[in-house]
Amino acid sequence: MNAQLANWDDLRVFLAVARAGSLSGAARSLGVNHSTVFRRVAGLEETLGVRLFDRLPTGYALTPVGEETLGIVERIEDDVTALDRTVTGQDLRLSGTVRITAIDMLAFWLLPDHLRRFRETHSGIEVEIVVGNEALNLSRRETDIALRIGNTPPETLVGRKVGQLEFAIYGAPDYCAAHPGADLAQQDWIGFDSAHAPLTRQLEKLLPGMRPAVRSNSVACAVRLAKAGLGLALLPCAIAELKPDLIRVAELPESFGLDLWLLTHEDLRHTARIRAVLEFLTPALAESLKKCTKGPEI
Amino acid sequence: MNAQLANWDDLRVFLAVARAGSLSGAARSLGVNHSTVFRRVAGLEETLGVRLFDRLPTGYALTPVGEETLGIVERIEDDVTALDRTVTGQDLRLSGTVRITAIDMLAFWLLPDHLRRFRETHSGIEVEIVVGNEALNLSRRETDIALRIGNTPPETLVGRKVGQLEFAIYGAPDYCAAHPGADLAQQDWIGFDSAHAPLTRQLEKLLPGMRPAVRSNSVACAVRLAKAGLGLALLPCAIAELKPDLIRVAELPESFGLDLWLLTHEDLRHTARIRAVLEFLTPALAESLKKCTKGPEI
DNA sequence: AGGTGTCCTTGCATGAATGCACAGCTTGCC
DNA sequence: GGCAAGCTGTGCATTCATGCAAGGACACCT
Repeated sequence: MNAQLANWDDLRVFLAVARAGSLSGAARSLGVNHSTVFRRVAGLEETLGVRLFDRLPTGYALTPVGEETLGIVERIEDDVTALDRTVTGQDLRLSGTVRITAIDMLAFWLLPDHLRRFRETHSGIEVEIVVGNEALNLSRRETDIALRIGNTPPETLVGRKVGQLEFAIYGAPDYCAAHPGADLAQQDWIGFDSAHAPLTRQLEKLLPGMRPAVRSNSVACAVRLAKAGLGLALLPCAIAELKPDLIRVAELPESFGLDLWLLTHEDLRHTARIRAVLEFLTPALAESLKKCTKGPEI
Repeated sequence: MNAQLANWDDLRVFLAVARAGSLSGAARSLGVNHSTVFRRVAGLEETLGVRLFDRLPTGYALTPVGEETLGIVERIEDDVTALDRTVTGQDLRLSGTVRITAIDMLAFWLLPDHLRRFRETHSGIEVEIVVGNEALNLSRRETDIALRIGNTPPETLVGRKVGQLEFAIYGAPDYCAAHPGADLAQQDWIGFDSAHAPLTRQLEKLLPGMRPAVRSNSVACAVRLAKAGLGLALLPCAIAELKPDLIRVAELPESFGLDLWLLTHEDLRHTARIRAVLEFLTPALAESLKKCTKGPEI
């Protein structure tokens, strides 16, 4: 057996420091004390007999041999992650943790009630909601399930379209009273950033050249901004209709909706607890979205 | 960060058990207590949520998911070994351990005196001699330096031919007195196994169809067998000439010698301590082999 | 110049990992 | 059938890795 490197786990610590650029940052990402990281890195350098990092006042920077090491350790990490997916995919226990990621809007308003009901029948499964407006990486197991809007999923992800989110224009009652008139181009608007490109494009199409008074990467934040009277916003009916302090200002000239997908990684689809969550949420979300559509149908 | 597998080093323990086929065997190869291995494997299976091994009375056998895991972990081990070679190759310290492997004959009689002198000038470097009659793998860092007879080295190994071992036929004085006569075919012979194919082939060529009375994988053992009077043996002059209780029986019809190589891995050639050992031994062995040739030169 | 925040490094106490010793089971040999 | 050897599994004592707390250094801002 290899006598030189007797603890492969030191490489995991090395990787964290390389990525964080500091002991403290690595400690935070690893969930350990910074003094532990200090000793682990020092021990690894002693064992290998080389300096992996230069010590700077602002943190740790990779040396050239550290750069070479990083390249190899990233391959190791890829293998560890693949292993993790492979064996987790065969985990038949209906217990443990399932991590779901969704943008804040969906996480706040679509998931909690469903997950409460899910827990009634699967008390052994803990669900962790990861709220984020950046797409987490399922291949790296940053999350187990993703609730995503918009595009068709990447090839390695599997799942179903659980429904469609219809969008309409909403504003606060006070704002609308103070800004009567049907000319949308004369109104103030709440916009989005590049993380919500479909919404941004739709607004641009609706009102060419319109410049929003305020923008956000968070749809939940946009809802709040609208409620605060900063302007009109293009919001999903399923969420906005739940808000008595938001009123639908106008229909879009043509119907605009985005697909909502429930996704996991190909290797995890057979993991019992992940499968259980997917099988519960798919019909539940579909039912929710069916009820919450724009306006009464004739 | 990967929350599922928080200790990569458990994979190193898994690998040892997979290869040894038992907790006890893995404990021996890892140099830890078997109860430690027991707990590490149990912990890994708990973390991953799968059974990696079937428990048998005779040891541990891989389950199907264990087989899949083994495939991935072997890739990880290859990366760890490559990393080890890469960084060890840049280790500039003249301290630490250098491992040399050689067959027993060479290890016993060629290395000790040279290494004693080496230590006089490099007291910080510890040398470990790994005696074995199987070729250890330098790519996997089972050894740092190999002293090898015979073939030109594989492409990834670098080193020099330090000399040539001349061979001649030797026997014990008592045996020779009791078996006078020049007909070698009538003599008893001590042979070798497939680990010493060049010697076996040479004997076969010398005496076609000859079947040795006894065979061994160890040249050192063959020397002892010859001294014990079990027959004649084809032995290297550099070693046999040192033995007053072996006499040279006859010259070979044509000179027969094998090259002796001092080799290391391409990635390790710049490791300071390995380089120091090579630079000392190369001329020292060459000098030794120059002195020990068959018979006095005219 | 002083205050704040971030960083690294180290000594000491604590808890987790490990080794030790033991027990039990199975297999193979005589 | 008895014995030896190999194996797994567990309780308790020991060792070592880790966290805590403290100190020092540096950069940035006022």
